[in-house]
Amino acid sequence: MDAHYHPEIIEPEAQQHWEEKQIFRAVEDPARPKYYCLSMFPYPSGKLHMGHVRNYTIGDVLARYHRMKGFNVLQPMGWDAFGLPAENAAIANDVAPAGWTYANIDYMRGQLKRLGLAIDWSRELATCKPDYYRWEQWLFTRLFEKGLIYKKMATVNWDPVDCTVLANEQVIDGRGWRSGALVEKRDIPMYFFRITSYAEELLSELDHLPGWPERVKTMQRNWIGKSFGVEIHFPLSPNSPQGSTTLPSPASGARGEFGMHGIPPSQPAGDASPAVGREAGAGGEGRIQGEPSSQDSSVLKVFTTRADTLFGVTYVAVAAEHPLAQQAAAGNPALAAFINECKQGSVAEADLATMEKKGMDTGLKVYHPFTNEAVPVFVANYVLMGYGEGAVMAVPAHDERDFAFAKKYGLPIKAVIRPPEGDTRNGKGETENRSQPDTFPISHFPFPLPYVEYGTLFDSGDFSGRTSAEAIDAMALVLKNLKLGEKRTTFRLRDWGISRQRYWGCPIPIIHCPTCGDVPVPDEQLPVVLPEDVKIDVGSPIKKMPSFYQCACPKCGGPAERETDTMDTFVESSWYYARYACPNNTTAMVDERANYWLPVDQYIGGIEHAILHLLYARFFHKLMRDVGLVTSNEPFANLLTQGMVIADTYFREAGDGKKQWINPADVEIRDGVAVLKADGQPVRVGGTEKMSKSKNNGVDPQALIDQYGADTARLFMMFAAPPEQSLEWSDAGVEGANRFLRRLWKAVHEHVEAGITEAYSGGELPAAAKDFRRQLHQTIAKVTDDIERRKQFNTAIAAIMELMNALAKLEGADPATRAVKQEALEAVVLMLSPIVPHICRTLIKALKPGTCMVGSPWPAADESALERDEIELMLQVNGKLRGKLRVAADAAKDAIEAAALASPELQKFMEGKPAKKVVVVPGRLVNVVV
RNA sequence: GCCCGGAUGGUGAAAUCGGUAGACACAAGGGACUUAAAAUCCCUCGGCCUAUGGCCAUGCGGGUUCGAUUCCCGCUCCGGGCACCA
Repeated sequence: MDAHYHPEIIEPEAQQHWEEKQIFRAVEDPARPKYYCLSMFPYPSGKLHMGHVRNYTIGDVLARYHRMKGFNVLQPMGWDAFGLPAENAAIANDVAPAGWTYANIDYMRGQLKRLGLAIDWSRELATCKPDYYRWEQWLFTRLFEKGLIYKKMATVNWDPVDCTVLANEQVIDGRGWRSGALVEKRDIPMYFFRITSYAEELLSELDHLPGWPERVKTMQRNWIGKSFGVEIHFPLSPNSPQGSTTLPSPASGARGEFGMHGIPPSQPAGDASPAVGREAGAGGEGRIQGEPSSQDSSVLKVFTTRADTLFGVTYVAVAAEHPLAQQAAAGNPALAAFINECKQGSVAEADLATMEKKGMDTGLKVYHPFTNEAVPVFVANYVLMGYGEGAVMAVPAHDERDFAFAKKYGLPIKAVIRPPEGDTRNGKGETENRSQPDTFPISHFPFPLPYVEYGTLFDSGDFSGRTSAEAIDAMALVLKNLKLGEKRTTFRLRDWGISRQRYWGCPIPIIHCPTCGDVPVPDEQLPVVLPEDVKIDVGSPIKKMPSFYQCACPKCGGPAERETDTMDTFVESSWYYARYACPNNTTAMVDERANYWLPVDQYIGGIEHAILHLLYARFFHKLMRDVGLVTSNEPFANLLTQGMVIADTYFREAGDGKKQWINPADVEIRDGVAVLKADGQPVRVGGTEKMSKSKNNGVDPQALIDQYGADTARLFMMFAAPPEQSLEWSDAGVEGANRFLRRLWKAVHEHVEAGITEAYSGGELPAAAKDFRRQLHQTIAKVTDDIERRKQFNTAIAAIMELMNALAKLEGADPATRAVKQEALEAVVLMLSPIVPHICRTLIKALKPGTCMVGSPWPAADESALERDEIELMLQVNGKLRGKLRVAADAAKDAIEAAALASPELQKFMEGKPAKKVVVVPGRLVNVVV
């Protein structure tokens, strides 16, 4: 073998061998246990970044490890190819999104292949190809017919200058990123997937996913947000224009009653629910049927989880889009102006939640359902139309947000809950009100407000003296008898709006017929193909392309128009894992091969997908199950969420205040100042964020691979930090990873030059060789556990490095010692082969000619080599380390205690005082308390 | 703002179930080899002090425990998500 390590020679050789012999082609084989190892597929943004290298190396290590463990492994790869960046690139570079995307795919495929991943490339798919998305359209039509897809109004970011809908990402400080115009909220019709029908199952099934990280399950539980509460009706006061059922017309730009949606009742999966979507009236300009409106204009409905605070209500607040607010605004220009103001800004919840809480009195009053007191109705910008009833009862004494709002607008604060007897905890919040003169009407109470915990009721009529829990039950009962409310369970989860007014996505397979309404495209007319040869400027080209949208109604044959919106790209990524099982099927979405491979045994991807992608994919799996395509309940048995690879962001501000993001590779630090390498002028430093196209802070691994090879890049990424931890990018340490591989090569080379031998298999060993062999088998056990159970590769690598350091120090050229060295080198090379496969392929062939690395079994730890005669215990006095003690491995507890007490170290630090207590932890330590 | 994480030497990190804090590396400094450089090898490497010993130290402040990086309570800062980035 060559005396020097030359990755530039051995890596292409190995990759060519794997590709020619189709080593990683996966074939269904019911006789072997299968292992479906899936890494989240990339968006083809142009180049790989370090986050991809991390993600795909983790997946590759697990795939290769399981192959060595005898599993039938499937590791596929594909492209999440639809999406917004392609349209942006198309405008910027005057190219078609399709061409840009395909070019990126070709380049990135090359980069992935250069990493030496054990992928079955014959299953590669791209979601922008009709042979993929036609099945998405097919499923859409099935779901539409089942009523699991419906149409309703939804609010979007509207750029009034460019006249386009903006993604949340494209709204920066309330302005459109390109035009700089103030963004407005606008209501447009959209198709929705009825994910709320599956809310209960999506929640409860989380309890049956032991292979998922707890934090991801917690996030999903909170996102679904099941809460038990009470719906309460506040009758409108006669002064209010009640009885008037005339609501503002949708044409005014306001959200009409069809936009109102209560929380749809949970439906059991598979239940043929009424096909609401099909009831949609005439297409085009016609009326949009939304959720059945439960709005009764003589009462204001609110939902609350804290009905126990009902007697503390001092106002109610409604969303700006609430019909009551619209009604009141009709004769109140100031209110109308305020509601208009609420229409400004983005629809992103993060923006809504952080903006200044503002409100205005509508002049309307509602009656308190128990006291009949008149309560003012406010419009408040913090009340969301999309959640609950779009109205809340406000209890300033027991809610932080209401408290702040009441103080701001001088509204009364009435406390009705006190801490339970014996509870010494303070309420959260401000205490200064008790010593300072009240600036607002506030009743007297001996604890700080707002008090937001549960407690005991007072000043609450017949309910006074009850606990919160009792009161909620009792009040719900009384309200029900009064027909003014009842207990209800709600979910925070909202239905999934999937319409996008964009070009580069999967066309929604619906035809709008003036006579028949919304008609799904029949199977034989699928796929609805997205034209690829287009020019992009402002707006979607297919909306201006009669050849695309003009069509005949499949039902009546009359002239009709095709839907020109496309689907959310999350739809494609919700089922690709199933399509990998049978990517070449031209007659069905998935076939029986999916049931062989599914569920995915190990799914690996960034923690940023903890909620949306993973929840949508779980939802889609259940949809596919309920149309009979798959038999499992969940798509991903085990989930590994890798931490983000983050990097500094740099930018310059253009004249119009827009930020130009600069890649970290083009920036250097001179005298503590970040400057652009090209012109030496300073750039501004943004935050440290996940590598992304939008912030242009992705670090391309290409230079690293070109300089050191794929194995060094892989080893370095795996050694840098455990997978779940976020990782601030720095190439410090790459040199060390490369150095280790050179040392490994050299160690094998020297051993091989001295003559290969049979690996040790028994017989007497010199003491040093015996000790080394114990370390070898401890290392095998540790590395196996680290990879299989802990999925932590940095410590596995560290253990192997330690072993190699020990091997370098192992003297002796006698046959027994050389046999142990042979055993150790073979084991090390095999253990490293999932991480650095190219070098290991060459090394194992040198150590054991004729060996096929990919087919080699994983080394097994020899239990008998692990045995020890003596162990070392730590000696502590009062918990402080004072000495060490060597004892026989099988020493009894009391013998250890006696030996410890007799040791000079303990004698010294006990200072002659008697031991009050002696704690003996076998195999660990002895702690003496004096 | 809300939900979920994280914080340990100059740096990346380790300590797996509450039991030796800093494994393994990187960087730095010193030395060997060399005409020289690279490469390689060896040594030092948390802080402080009255230094073969001792004290302090795992973001900050409390608590539980014989013993806390690990568990609990309250903060600070950083990262991820917040439904149209993917």
